[in-house]
Amino acid sequence: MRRLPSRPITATDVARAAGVSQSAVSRTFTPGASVAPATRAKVLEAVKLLGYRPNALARSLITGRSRIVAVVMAYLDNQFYPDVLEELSGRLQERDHQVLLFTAKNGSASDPLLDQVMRYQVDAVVLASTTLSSALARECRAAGVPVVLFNRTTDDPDVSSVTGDNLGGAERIAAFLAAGGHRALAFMAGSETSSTNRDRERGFLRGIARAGLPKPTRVVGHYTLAGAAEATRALLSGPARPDAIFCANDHMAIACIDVARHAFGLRVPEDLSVVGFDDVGAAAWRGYDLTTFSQPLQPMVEATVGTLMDLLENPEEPPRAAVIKGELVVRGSARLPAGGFTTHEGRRVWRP
Amino acid sequence: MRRLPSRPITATDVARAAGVSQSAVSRTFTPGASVAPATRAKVLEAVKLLGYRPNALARSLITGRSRIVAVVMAYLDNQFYPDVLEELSGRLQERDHQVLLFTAKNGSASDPLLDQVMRYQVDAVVLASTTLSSALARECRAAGVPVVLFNRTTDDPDVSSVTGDNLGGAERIAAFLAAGGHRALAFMAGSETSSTNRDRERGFLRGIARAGLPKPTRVVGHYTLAGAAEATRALLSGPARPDAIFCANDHMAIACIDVARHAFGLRVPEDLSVVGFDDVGAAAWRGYDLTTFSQPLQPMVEATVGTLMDLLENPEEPPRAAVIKGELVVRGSARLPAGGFTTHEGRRVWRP
DNA sequence: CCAGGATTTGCATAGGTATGCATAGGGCGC
DNA sequence: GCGCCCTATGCATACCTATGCAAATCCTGG
Repeated sequence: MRRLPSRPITATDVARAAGVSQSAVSRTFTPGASVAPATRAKVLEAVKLLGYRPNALARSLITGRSRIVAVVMAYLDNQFYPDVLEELSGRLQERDHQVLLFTAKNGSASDPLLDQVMRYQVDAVVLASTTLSSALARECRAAGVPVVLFNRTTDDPDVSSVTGDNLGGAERIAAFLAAGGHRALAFMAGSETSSTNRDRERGFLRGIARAGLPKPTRVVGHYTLAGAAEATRALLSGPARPDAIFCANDHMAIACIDVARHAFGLRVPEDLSVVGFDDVGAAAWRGYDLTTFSQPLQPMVEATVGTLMDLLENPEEPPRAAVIKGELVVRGSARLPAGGFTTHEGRRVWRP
Repeated sequence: MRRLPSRPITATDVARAAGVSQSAVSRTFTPGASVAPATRAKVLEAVKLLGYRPNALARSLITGRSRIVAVVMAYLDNQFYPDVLEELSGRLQERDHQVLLFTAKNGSASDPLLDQVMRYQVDAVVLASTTLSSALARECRAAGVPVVLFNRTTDDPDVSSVTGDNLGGAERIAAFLAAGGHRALAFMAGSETSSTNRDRERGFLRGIARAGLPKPTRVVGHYTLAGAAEATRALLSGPARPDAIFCANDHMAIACIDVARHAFGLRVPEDLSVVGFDDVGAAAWRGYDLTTFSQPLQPMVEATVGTLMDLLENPEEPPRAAVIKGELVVRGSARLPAGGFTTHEGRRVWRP
């Protein structure tokens, strides 16, 4: 019963079976095209009979739209990204677009990758990798392909981006830690070349200055678990042990807590407060119960898809730099200030 | 300086610039084609000058190969899957193939999804979703598209699959718990329709029978955090509290530990042992330190890609059902037997 | 019953590349 | 120096669908 797929069924086959022209078949699958209901019915019957499916590639060749969006990602072990991916893919599928996924090895050159992206005639590109050189963005734009940077910005004011409130969030974290009575703060940087890290550090420093606290100790965790663990060890072995660490993302904060607890026997938050950024799923796990500034997934993805669709309609659209507000979600990994708590969407949050 | 993308550069443009025919350009990009080095050089120069990139879609139209592999996934919040995705995508990119990602909402019908998959003329499909109906697999095969089931099997002996050692692993877990002196075992099922769950349950029961222990209590966690939390509450509130729970995957085991510790004040493993399956990254986090049976990612993905490539070369290839062996990775979430420990790739493992 | 407008239909072509075939060119041996 | 063979090249066509245009059909109102 293993019937060989003799030859793929084409629109011409369907046309012959339905006794109409190939054009009629095409129009049946083109929304808004002019087809008589009777013809349409005949066509659909033949389609069902033969198991025909339009060839999206051939269609793209003519229309110049592939309905494919390239998504470039790295760090998929940081839960934030798969969550973004799932949401993004879902939203795009809803709008009849597909996701062509490119995973960038962390240190790898982006050139061959860009080549592949361009060859597939993607309609747009979402760059959701903090590390990739912004050359990629520039080249895409040069080729006339709309680009949206996700969770990342670049100096080029001509490229659209969607980010969380890195500056404001980090500043609020500083205020929160100051209000909680911490005096010796530390900052664990992620990847030093990333814009998220730059903004979060800048915001944190600004908040610290405002609170009149001394400059924080600084270590680098490279946005990886291993890097964060090592950075934590360095920090806690040093002469001036901090009483609070702000890690540039949740992923690192988790490693930080693990090391503090199990390698140094510290209690969190009694001996050491740890705060993260992103509010990934694991931050709510009771084993970590992480206080963190949220990057609201759905609004961020909606802004991305919205920008994308607008750019597809009109490539001349001026670029947007959307900054999606978040909240400081208070859990149990940092000592609490006396007041300032509110409830937001069922979670306890803090505002200065 | 915003140069409008006047018109995409085609091979004909390059040919004109290089003073050769369009065929020569095409052959320059076709490995093994007959082109004189001098011609090739002229072409490449023009290519660079104009910024030409071959149109992969047009190429696919002729060759009948798109070099696109559809990957259908769900449950991206279970860390196992993004890890698989990253590895799979990397391996396929190495072999010049691209990943078209389809995320299946957990309960959704697979038909419109299948339609999209087929329209894009993908060369092959990887089904990595425990929930999706096997109708999808059947239909793909009917259309002559190679399918590999990942972490899942089906009754149809004609479709290839790659899984971990669900039966053997679960059986070993039972033996491990028995050797550790547990007497009242419980099993937390995942999605009851999935083959992984079926096999893990079957293996667990077999191991229990072999050890001469009574049948385990059974709850269902649906492979979700919320489901697992509720199942754990039901289990621990019940009359006969178990002294060990085998959760059908790590994702659920984590929720289980959280509830046991924080809602019931139990100590893990002193009051309750918890064992998972998969050995995801989070299992090694010190906050959970989960004992679990590993599904080795790289071998599984390699087997998948290997099968895929072979099927692409020869669609008549007989189907394979690869079962990748794993190890019982011993950490701190379950009471330990007296002996049976070994070291395997730097991790402590247990063999009966 | 007819004219005229609106709607539907088919024809032909385009979109960018790969490839079979025939031809042109080059090198080598005798 | 000639012939032969092998390599390199160009021409023409095919892949499958969408769409402008002209022709055909239908419907409506007078």
